[in-house]
Amino acid sequence: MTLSLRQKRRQETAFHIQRTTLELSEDKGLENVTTEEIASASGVSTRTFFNYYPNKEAAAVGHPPKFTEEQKDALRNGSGPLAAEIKQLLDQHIAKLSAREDILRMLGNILKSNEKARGILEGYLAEERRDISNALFDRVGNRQIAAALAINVSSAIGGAIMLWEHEKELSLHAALDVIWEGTMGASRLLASPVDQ
Amino acid sequence: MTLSLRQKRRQETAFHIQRTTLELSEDKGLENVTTEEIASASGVSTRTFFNYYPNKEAAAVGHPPKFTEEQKDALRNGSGPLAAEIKQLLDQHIAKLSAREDILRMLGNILKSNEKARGILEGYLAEERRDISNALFDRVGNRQIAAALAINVSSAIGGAIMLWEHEKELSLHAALDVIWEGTMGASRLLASPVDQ
DNA sequence: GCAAATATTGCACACTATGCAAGGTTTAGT
DNA sequence: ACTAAACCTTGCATAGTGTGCAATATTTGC
Repeated sequence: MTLSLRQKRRQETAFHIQRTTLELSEDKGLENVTTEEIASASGVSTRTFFNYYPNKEAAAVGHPPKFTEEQKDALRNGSGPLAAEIKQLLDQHIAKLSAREDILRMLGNILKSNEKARGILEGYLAEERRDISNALFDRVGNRQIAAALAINVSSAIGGAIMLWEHEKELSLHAALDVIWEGTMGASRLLASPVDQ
Repeated sequence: MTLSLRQKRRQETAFHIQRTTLELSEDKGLENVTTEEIASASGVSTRTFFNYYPNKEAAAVGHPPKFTEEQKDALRNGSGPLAAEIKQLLDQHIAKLSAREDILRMLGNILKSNEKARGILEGYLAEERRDISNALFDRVGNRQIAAALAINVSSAIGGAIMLWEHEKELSLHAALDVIWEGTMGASRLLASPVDQ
């Protein structure tokens, strides 16, 4: 994972463009910002902008953090209670997201109204779910159960972000705890033979 | 829910345009079909096309079936085991979808590659989840648990469709059964104190 | 049968996104 | 340092998307 100078600079520019895109959209909304505005505010030509991102919305979404191989291995090879290990994975992921709360907040606004941006993010999340689902399959030995668990993982993250955006006094971590409680509660309700 | 002649005709045209859009995309892919092609193949002007749908992708997605008020009320007021009632709701919904298997199949292909279409569908699903979540909240009295259950409902439908597209010999109903088994298995795993 | 309501259309226009080719910059090897 | 290869940036041309507006056509209720 060592990057050449060239690659490093490219990554920085990509980041810079994302920031600029989000900042420009903050008041006007992404729809009312032209790619030309974003490009020149970022100090590149319009043509170069499209060299970094295939479209405006992709620039806004950027490249969300992924689960690392270590995290997936931990899930694969763990031996403790599954729920606890999943929660740990979620905590780690939320910690990564916390480092970029400003971006998260600006992006949240865009996702509410922009269908294309939502679709792009959904694509990343689907990939994430596939990853987690594969790791969990190695652990639990059943494809459908692994897939259902993966959905709980990725929607807990989404849920935590949404709750955090909504409730100003909650930290991302606290929001995750609340959401996870809900996930566990739902599981108990579904698993239990009687309606509680 | 009685429609005037005008409204009925409008609805039919909207349907017709969706069909045409999907059929034209079937070989070339939606990206390589122009709105002008779709419009003239549908027998309307380009301008009128945009009068029915805000964009190509929305025309492809159309207006997916929603849960009815009766279904939501049944969920709200039911008294049997929750899992069984949710499963019944899912069966009813899948029955509706089965009536349009051709559309479902064509749409599935588009969703794989088209981000905007995915975002639009995701928007409908989010609305659906909100609806179900509200109904379930009235039943279980806890917002987060209701939300987590709603996620299981809407992703079971999505999962069933994906499985059905993948496994030619499965009917939609059968696919749902398989997915639902996975959902229940995941719940038991999460709820149980020991790793099975 | 007629006025009001609603639909369709053409046209102009601003914006998105891509291919291509010219020119500039970085890199690695000598 | 020098140079060739690799890589980046840019401008320009162009096809396509989507909207506002105003004219025209059609449907509806009375």
